[in-house]
Amino acid sequence: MLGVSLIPIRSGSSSASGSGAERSDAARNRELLLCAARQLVEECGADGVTMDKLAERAGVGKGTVFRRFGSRAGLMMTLLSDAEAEFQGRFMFGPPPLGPGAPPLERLIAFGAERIRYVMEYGELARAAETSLHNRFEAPAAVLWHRHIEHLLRSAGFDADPWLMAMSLSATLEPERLLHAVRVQHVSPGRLEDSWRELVIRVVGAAGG
Amino acid sequence: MLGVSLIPIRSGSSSASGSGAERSDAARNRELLLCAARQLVEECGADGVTMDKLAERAGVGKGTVFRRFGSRAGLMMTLLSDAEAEFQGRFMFGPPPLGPGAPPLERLIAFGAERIRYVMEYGELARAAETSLHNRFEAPAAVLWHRHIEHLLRSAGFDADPWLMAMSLSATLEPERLLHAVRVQHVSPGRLEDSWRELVIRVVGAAGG
DNA sequence: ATAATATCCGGACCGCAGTCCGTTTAGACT
DNA sequence: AGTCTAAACGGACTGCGGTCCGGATATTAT
Repeated sequence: MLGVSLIPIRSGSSSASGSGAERSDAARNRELLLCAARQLVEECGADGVTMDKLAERAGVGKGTVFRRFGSRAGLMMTLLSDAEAEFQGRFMFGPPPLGPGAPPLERLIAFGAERIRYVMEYGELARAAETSLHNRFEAPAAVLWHRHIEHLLRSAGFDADPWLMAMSLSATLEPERLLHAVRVQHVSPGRLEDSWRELVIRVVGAAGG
Repeated sequence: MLGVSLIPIRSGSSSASGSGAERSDAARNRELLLCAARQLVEECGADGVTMDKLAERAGVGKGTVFRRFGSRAGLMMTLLSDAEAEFQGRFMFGPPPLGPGAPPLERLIAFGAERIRYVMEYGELARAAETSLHNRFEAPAAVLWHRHIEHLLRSAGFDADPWLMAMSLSATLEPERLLHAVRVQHVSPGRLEDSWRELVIRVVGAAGG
């Protein structure tokens, strides 16, 4: 059942953090920063956003930016959190074939297809959110995808180390690789989806159940 | 036949570059730099080697370091070139099951196993050689592996987009991921090899030939 | 030997992510 | 209002990869 509450990603605007609420100036600055960040992403692209530019645009000090988001990757995760949460909701609770109800193989195929579309839309942000060795595999979102794929593999009767196989399948769907394939090597997203389907069919198809 | 001459990686000490030979001071500095770099890798680990430290240790200016190697990634590639060339020689011309002579599936399995061992030994360098978006997928070595896997897939009768499937398989073998699995998640290399074998068996096993 | 020149050298310089710490201020309590 | 304190602020600072260009030097032609 995957005892995971939805969206462990990052707080967008909620408070209620144990002891006291957030100070008002902090809240105001966070809004200023998020607003400025979205502007900058639109103007310069995700890769063109620097923490200095962001601080200046928002009219706050650089230290404030890092206290809010911890790192550049953290900022990018925050910017992604809405889209990410929506995606998570769809594959965990949404309608088939992505959500529960469809056979595991169908869900795996749909998961890859949706993920590819997601990367085509938010890939730059997602890639920027994955810098810093630490967050790349341990980020809540990445862990959740991994578990989801592993779960689907098990459900499909895959009995040989589903954990590692989920790792391999995740690797195929990494933003960096997908973006490079599409933007540099001119592979169409449709072709990516076809190859993903072929891959998962073969991986689970040969299984016992 | 893959019309590729061996080792397009980086010159270790050869000259013969079109016009004139290398100036003697340049050659001397390159040796100083390589020697210092190997020392530093041993002392600080690949991740601990900075270009400033290297320049100071070798007793040359920072500019010289960058003229020699182009970038930090280039330096790491150069440090890897011997091991890399040896590996390439083995899977292209060496004895079966890695080299030609064995059935394609056997060669694929052996390739993954060898690659895993390679990463266990040189993983830090390999990872450091893969920074900078550009070199990650376009580096000669990466292209060669990709082509090799694609070739083996075709030979094994895989008929559905071998190019992209080779990309997926390559993704599984990336140093970053493998190192993380082993060092952080305590997966044994043997388990990685088993999962790789399972993966390629299923991928080519379901094929026509 | 000497002059000419293409190459190489060095380190000051830049932009960036991330840290540190003295200063300011919001919010609660009196 | 006044005081007190924990939290937030800001921007100078560090370390890094990478660039630039005036000066030094090996090589070649004479």
